[in-house]
Amino acid sequence: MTLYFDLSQTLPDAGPAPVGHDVGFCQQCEVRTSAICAVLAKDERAALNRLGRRVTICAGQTVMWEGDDATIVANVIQGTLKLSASTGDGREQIVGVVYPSDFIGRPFGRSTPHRVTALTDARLCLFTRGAFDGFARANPDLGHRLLQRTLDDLDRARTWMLLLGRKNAREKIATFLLDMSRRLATDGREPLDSFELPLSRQQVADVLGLTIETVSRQLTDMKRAGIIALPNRRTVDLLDRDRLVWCAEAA
Amino acid sequence: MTLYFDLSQTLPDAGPAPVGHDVGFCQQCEVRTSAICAVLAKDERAALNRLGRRVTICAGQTVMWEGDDATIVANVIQGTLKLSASTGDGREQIVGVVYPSDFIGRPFGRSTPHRVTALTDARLCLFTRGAFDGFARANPDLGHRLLQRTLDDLDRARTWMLLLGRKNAREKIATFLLDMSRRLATDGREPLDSFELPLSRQQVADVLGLTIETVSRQLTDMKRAGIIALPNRRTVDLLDRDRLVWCAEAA
DNA sequence: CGGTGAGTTGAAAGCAATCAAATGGCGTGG
DNA sequence: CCACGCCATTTGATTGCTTTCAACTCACCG
Repeated sequence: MTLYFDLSQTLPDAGPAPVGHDVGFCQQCEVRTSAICAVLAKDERAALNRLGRRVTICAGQTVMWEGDDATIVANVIQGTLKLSASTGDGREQIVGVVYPSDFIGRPFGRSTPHRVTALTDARLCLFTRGAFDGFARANPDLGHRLLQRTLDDLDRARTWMLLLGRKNAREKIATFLLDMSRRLATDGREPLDSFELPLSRQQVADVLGLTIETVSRQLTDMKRAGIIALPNRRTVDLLDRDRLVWCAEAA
Repeated sequence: MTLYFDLSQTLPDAGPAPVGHDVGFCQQCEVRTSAICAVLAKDERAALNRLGRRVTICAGQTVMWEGDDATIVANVIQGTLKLSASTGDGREQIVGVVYPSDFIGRPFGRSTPHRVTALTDARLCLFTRGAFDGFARANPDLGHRLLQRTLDDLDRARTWMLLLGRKNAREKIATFLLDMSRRLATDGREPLDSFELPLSRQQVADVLGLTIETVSRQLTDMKRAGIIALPNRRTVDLLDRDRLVWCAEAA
């Protein structure tokens, strides 16, 4: 099997090389119940496993470039990544943030529309697009699960368009914090009242269509107002969720 | 079959009531080669036809409201519709514009995420969600076509996020005009150099995250610069596509 | 203990929003 | 056929939010 992925990019200290074709892989996979593979029967999963390969990547590494031939797709097993688009002169917009069990890449298409970059060290379950496409066509359940996920992504993207087009800086920051508190709640389903941002200030700005200075100022204002606390650069405590919700809609 | 659609909303002068279950319907359908139904075999299409119903709606009518129980989905046969989201205090963002052969509604989900409103008089091929969902699950090809369409929509939405978050008014208008010249080219594949906007100035503003005054000013400026001509309120002629492309990226 | 880079704060500028008024196309009714 | 009113759009003046440019703070690390 040819791997369309530059393994020189993987973590040097990633431990032993991925075992690759070991069928046991999926049985212990952290995201086996939540990724799209969850719908597969045991033997189907084994077949898919034979097509895939686990890779570990470092924070900051780009996995796919926009405009690339779409040669790979992947499930996120661990870590956080961003999808981004940019203008010719370098302005950047983050168009999506993906978490464990999310799916990345553009199946059934010629080229990858957006850049995919790791925000933290991450582990992916990687497939060549051709192999994945074939498997998905042959397994309607998998295709259906992918459809549901894509529909959800589309809803989320469109909801974010309202934020980008019509909300002011205060509302953007408040909405963003509430969204993070929900998205980062992996297990308990309860939105978190304290969490660690996987994003730098600049990246928050790139998600919200703002500048880093505006993000910083808004966060400071909210801190002064007692709505949030910022114990360190990456941690956010939501002290007054009600007021934050109010900020998010009617700043 | 129960119809979850208020037929009192349909055009009073829509002519004879829809024939509904006539199998011949699909054979002459204007979008039979481009809508998602195109992948179906003749007998499958007949089966789907039995589930659907054609309706005609007037410009300005809303077909689905955000937050509604998702009870219907539809193919657009004729006309243009908008998908929109809005804040509590009434600011609106158009998150999508749909044309003939596009699919609307939220299959496989509880509730409709966005409002769908006709921009022009329009004809839809309407299904109850439950019936459509069942049919799509039983016909993987249809599901796959829907997946491809949804993936395309997602790519387009994310590309638009770059515009909303990072482009200035001039770039937004230029990008919008170029996009329209491509999307409105129904047959010839060639982008049009003259076209009729299906949107009012306010609606253009709602697509771009601007105010109506800013839209008007930018169009006037471009007219003065000889880049476009505006023979009447709805018509746009692209006089200098090269310069427009330049505006779109580096205003 | 200085160096580095992320983040914060301050001052000023700029772009789009807001408020307000004028224009112009179009249909109705005289 | 023309006058009128309505409404979408344009144009003008001003405001103000976010950006820009610049300096400073702070945590972390050799």
